[in-house]
Formats: sequence, structure tokens, C-alpha cells
Amino acid sequence: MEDVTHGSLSQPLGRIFSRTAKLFLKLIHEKLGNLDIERSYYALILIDSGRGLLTQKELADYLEIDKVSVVRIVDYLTGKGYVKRVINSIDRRKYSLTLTDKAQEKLPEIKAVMEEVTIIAYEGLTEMQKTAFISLLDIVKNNLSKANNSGL
Amino acid sequence: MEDVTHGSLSQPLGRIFSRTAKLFLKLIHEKLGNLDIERSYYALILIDSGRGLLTQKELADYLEIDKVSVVRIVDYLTGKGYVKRVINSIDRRKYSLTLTDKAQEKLPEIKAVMEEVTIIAYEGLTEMQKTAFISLLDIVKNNLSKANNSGL
DNA sequence: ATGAAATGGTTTACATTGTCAACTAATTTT
DNA sequence: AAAATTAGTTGACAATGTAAACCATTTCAT
Repeated sequence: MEDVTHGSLSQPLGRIFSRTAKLFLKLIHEKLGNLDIERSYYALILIDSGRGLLTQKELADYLEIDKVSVVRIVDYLTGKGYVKRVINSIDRRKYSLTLTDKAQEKLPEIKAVMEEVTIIAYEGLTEMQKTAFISLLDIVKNNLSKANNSGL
Repeated sequence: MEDVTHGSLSQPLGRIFSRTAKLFLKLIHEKLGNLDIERSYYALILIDSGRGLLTQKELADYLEIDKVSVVRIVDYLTGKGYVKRVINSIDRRKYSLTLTDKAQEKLPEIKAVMEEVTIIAYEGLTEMQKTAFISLLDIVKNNLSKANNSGL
């Protein structure tokens, strides 16, 4: 049959992005196979950066996901003993999310693997190309983001 | 709290990719809101390009997805009256996928919207930047693809 | 030519993810 | 104080990924 792909890269952009995302996440998951959690690594990093002050709402904003999904992530991470919900004494609707000691222990490895996989992704690119790619990707994402909102 | 994102773009690559993919697909879906299908647009295009010869296995390869998912997609598209399974007379295990007249009618619009959204995504980029971005994205994808396979 | 292995496709099952609606409790607005 | 908003939870449903078991057909090895 005709070569519908016209080379390796004329799949629609959306497909390439989602495929690449999956490859990225799969590689991280693989390299962290020794851990007893299999997802929500980046949520852990954000919670750590929050220094015990991050709420679920804020986590949802950072991750650009729904609050329902955040509940599930936090349930998962608390179930695995990585995160604790601490009621915010000032606003008692909120939780302050904090990492357990166990999570603190594993965090360096998680961060290292994420950096490692990022380096793998950029292999063969010069520093300039890498910078260019990041800024172009940012533009593309913002273009799509704007178009989505304005279309409402 | 500390700015854990260090600017708009230091979320992990995987997250940016998957988020951008979602924005892309959502926009396409929105612009094709008048159709009676809500997904699998690209599968239709591939089936069309196959000129009545594409099998489910080949579709799975092009889409880089599992054959089970292909069954679901083809079930969906035949259910909506867009695709027909025609038994391949040479190898009777296979189906040749063909578009119905209805699908042929709608195809131009689908293609146009996909191009339109791609143009939106690249808005503000010079032709050179666009070319650079596509080739860098290809490199990144291949890097991750290789790393995944070699890690087995 | 026959039995074994491989291939194309289907079905069932289960986990994850996104989304929506309804809800509680607490806080802010007026 | 009542009304509206906010943070978080719960339940439900659809979409998607993945794995295993299975049929029918075809190809391979002897």
C-alpha cells in the first residue's frame, strides 16, 4: 500500500506527542521498577517542593488535572505510605500535603531517574538545539492552549 | 510556596507532551463537533489511504497500538457506519478495511480540520523553526523509543 | 502431507484516567 | 444570618492500555 506516513513523522502532531509522552513515562516507570509505587512520581516532587504547605487544589493546578484525579493520586500515595494529609488549621477545608520519611528517602532516586530520562530524550542534541526545542514546544503548547480557551 | 515550576516549562517532558497532545486532540474534537463520531479520526484517514487494502494488523502498526484497541476502534467506526470489514479472499484470517460512502463524504472536512489545528499549533513559528521543531521532536521520540527497547 | 507453530482477529477481564454530578463541610460575601 | 463560593469526597460511566485465552486460518518443518 501507499506510504501513508510519508516518512517517520507525518502522523498528526497529537499522536506523536501522546506517543512520545508514553515512551517517556514508560521508561521512568521501568527505571523505578524497584519502588513500590508505579505512578504519580511528579506529584511527589511537587508535594516535596511545597514544603508541607501544598494543598490538593494547588496540586491540581500544577498538574493541570481535575480535583477528582488529585483525590485519587493522594489516596494512592497515602495508601502506599508516601504522603500524609494534614488538616490546615487556618482553613479547615484544606489539607496540607506532606511527604513521609519513606518518601523523603526515595525522592532523590526519583528525581535522578527523571533527570536521567530527560537526558536520554535529548541525546544527540546540542545545548542550543535543546533550548530551541524547549521554547518551540512551549510556543506550540501555548498556541493550542489559547485556541482551546478562545473557542469556548 | 517556592515556584516549583521554575517558569512555564520545567514540568517533566512527559507531562508536557501528554498535556499538549490532549490540547491538540480536544481542539480537533471541538472543531468536528458536528460529526457523529468523536474519535478515531486518524484511523479513518489511514483506512482511506489504504484504498481498501489495509488490515487491522497494519492499522495497529501505523497507530502503534495494540490489536485489541484496533478491534474496538473498528467496531466503533463500523457501528457508526463509517467503515466496513471485508474478508480478504486470499488470506481469510484478514479483513480489508474500507470506508463507506458516508465516511468518504466527511473525510475532506476531517482532513481540513486536522490541517487547520496543525497550523494553529505552529502559529508564530517561521518555516525554519517549524522544520527544526519537527526534526527535533523526531529525534526525541526515537531516543526514547530506542531506550525503551534496549532496556528489555 | 501432516503436525506444529505462527498469524489475524475476537472476547473477557482488569486497572488507569478523564469527566460529570451530587454531596459535605467550611469559609467568604452581602 | 442567609447565600454563594471553595476544598475535598464519592459514585458513576466512558475511553484506553494491557494481558490472557481462544478460534480460524495459514505457513513452516520434517
